[in-house]
Amino acid sequence: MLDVKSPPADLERLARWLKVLAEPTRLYIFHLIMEGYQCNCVLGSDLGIPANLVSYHLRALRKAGLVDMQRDPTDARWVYYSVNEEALAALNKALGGFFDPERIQPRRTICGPQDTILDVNEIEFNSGDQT
Amino acid sequence: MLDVKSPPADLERLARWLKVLAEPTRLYIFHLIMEGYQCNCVLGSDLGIPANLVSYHLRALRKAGLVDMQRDPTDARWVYYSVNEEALAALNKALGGFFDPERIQPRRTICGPQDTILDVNEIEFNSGDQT
DNA sequence: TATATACTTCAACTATCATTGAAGTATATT
DNA sequence: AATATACTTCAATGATAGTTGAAGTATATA
Repeated sequence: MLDVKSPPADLERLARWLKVLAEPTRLYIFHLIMEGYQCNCVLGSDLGIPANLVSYHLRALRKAGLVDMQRDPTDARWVYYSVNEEALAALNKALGGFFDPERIQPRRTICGPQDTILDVNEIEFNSGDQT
Repeated sequence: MLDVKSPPADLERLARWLKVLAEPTRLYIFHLIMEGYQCNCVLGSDLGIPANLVSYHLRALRKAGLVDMQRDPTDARWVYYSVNEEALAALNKALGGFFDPERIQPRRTICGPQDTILDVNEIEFNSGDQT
């Protein structure tokens, strides 16, 4: 028996991760880091945005624990960013758990007209006009 | 050979999905729908928020294609929401593809001091102070 | 026909957050 | 010591989007 009323403890953490990654520019930055483009300057020039904005987004990713930073050992002015693999694994686990199709339950009969004993499979679906 | 410069076509779509789901209240609503709580009233009472706000979030989820709506066949006042399983499958595929750890590449040597021939495995990592 | 229910839409407010330009920090080079 | 480079921090702006309360729509019941 599932306890649905209590919000999952992971839900808030997942929402935080999603929020950080939901920003298109930031998602693209994360993508570039995964692909091996990891210094501030290249990220900025590749995206066509000022360096300080890249810093801003990188900081958000770092605060979320998704990326790490390292300074160049020979020239400490250069900073390289990399994906935190543990965080990525945790993220994947959280995503896979939350969006697991197996979790989908048939509608609970706690709302709707009382005399409606429904057969879920017989209800016609319509996606709505989406206006 | 990977073409990294071109932003993936899926990236924008993924960002849209993430943005819709990144809102904690909305994520919780989506969770409740997966668990079988699918009418507006229950969602609202369970979350302790007004019905119109639930409508607002449900509309966002519907516009993103993540949920469908259906009216009660015997009493058309009641509306039930359900997860669009095709969209969920597509979402899972997109997430799995994008956050695949296998995609992580070592740093490209197009930035940094020119004389730095680096061995990626020897660079010390530090997560930053995260302030 | 009048009232109640379930839900949606609307307009206004508010808060959050991405963006911008300038100033600041740290390191390296001349 | 002075300048340049790589990057970060700061303050201010602007846009997006969640929240609220009231009005509106559609269906059902008395």
